[in-house]
This record gives sequence, C-alpha cells and structure tokens, in this order.
Amino acid sequence: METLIKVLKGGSCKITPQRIAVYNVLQDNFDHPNAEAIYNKLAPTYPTISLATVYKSLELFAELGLIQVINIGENSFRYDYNAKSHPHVVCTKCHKVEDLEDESFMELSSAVEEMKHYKITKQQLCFYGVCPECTDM
Amino acid sequence: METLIKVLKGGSCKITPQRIAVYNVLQDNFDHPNAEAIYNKLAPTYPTISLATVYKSLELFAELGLIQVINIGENSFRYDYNAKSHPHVVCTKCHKVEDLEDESFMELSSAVEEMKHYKITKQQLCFYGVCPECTDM
DNA sequence: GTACTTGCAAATATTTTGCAGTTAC
DNA sequence: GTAACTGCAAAATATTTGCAAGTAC
Repeated sequence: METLIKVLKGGSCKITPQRIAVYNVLQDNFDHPNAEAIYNKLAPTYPTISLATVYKSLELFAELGLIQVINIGENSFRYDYNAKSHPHVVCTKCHKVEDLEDESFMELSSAVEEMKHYKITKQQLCFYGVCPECTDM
Repeated sequence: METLIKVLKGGSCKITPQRIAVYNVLQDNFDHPNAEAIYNKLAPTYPTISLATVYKSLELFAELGLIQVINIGENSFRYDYNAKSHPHVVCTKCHKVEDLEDESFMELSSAVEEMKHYKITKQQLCFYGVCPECTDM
C-alpha cells in the first residue's frame, strides 16, 4: 500500500481511489484473478468503477513493476500481486492457481542461456495437475 | 502425415483435405504459428478454406494429442507440431519462438509433485529473452 | 489551473457457434 | 445413405481506444 503510493509518485502517476481499490483486491486475493474477477470483487463496494479502468490500472501496475501478468493457457490474463518471477501450479479440476516460492527454479534461466545463447530476462513456469483436495474426490 | 491419418481413423474422424492442409502447415513451419498465421499460409493454395475450419481442425488435433497448444503471453494461442511437453524460448525483440529439446526439464514435475503434493500431468515452461541475432543489433 | 484519470460506449481482436449445404466413407 | 465436416455469418469473449467530463495535486 505504501509501496503503491511510492511507486505511483515515482512514476508521476496520480493516486486515485480506483487504483488503490484495484491494488487492494490483488493484495487480498491470492487466487490470481483476471480483470473481470477483480472488477466483480470491486462492484459491490465500488459500483461506479468501470472495467476499462481496471484494465488501465493493471496495465500501469505491470509497467511499473508492481505486479505480474500471468498466462496459464486460459483465454484471459491473470494478475499476480507478487511481481517476482516464480512458478505456478494449476489444478486442472478446480482451476486453482498456487504460487511456488522455491528459489531453485531461478537457476534454470542460466541453463537456457548457455544452451541457446539467449540473454534471458524473464521466465514463466507453469505446472498442471490435480491438487490434493481434488485427488480425494 | 501417416500419423495424422492413423490417429484420425482411430478417433473415428474423417480425413479431409482441409485437415491434411492444416496439419502440413504445422509440420513445415517450426515458428509456432497461431490460427490466423496458419490460415494465411493456406490462403494462396487453398482459397476456400475458412478460419473457423482451421480453428476446428486445430482443436481436434489437440484433443487427439497430435499437436500442442501453447501460450506465450500474447493475445492468441499458438500451435506446436511437437505434442510432447518441452520448454520454449521466446525472443522479446523478433518474437521468434524456439523449442528446447532438453530432457532434463522433465524432472521438474517430480520436484513440484513432492513440494505441493499435486499429481502433475503437464508442464509449460517459457523463457523470455533476446536471441543471439537480435543481441548483435 | 492543468495535466492526468475516469467511465462510458464504440472499436478491435480472437475464438466459438449455429446451421444449411457438402463430402468422406 | 448418413453422419461428419465445411464455410459462412453471427455471436461470444477479452481487451483496447477515443473522448468528454471529472479529479488529484
């Protein structure tokens, strides 16, 4: 929250109630919502906000490095409050998306750099399977 | 090509010129085209084919396990002739998408299974960076 | 006061669907 | 002959854009 204000100021962007609201939804929801899910979360308490504003806020946050845009092979983008590159685990039954905080995956980039002689700047790892809760059913 | 025919027959699906044409485009192009790119490749030699048919063919091929659908964070899906799960390397300058044939990445799934107790069935790894050709410019 | 931001509505882009006519087998 | 398939046009879905009115600073 202080982070948001600091970074917005640093980027010469205005601190608006809409931006704060969008950021708070991401901060409070670890389910990696897409733009519409964020909009729906906001709707009850913030009935005048528009979906376009949600999109614009998210784009700005991603540009400023505040959040991360992820793509788990659905038809919409999801947004992650954690801006640091980290793997995701997706349950193919309940469509839950979990974070994987393990640092060891970061080393993969150097392996790829050596193999293909690319200068790797970002990695997006996604594992699909059935979560423990869904397995029991 | 014989694979296509065998698998289509096995799935009780008809072998049509359209399906053969779509499959051949994927077989001959390793740039991981999206549906529209495939349609455009076909247009000169196959002016009557429709984009809807391209989509339907691709969906069928993916269901039958003939090809792989990938998503590298663009606004459209791309299709990979290689149905086996393997990492991709994307150049953020020229938007080239290359395959990484290294087997060692397959072991990551077991690591994730242990960590999160999921039964992992698929993984999608994508590395973003600048390719050697673009670095020199 | 002004430059930035919002919210609407329209535009764009991608993918899916319904259906009448056609084709593989 | 018939069930599956094609191709069109329309619908559905996701995201972006232009712009007049509003707001942060």
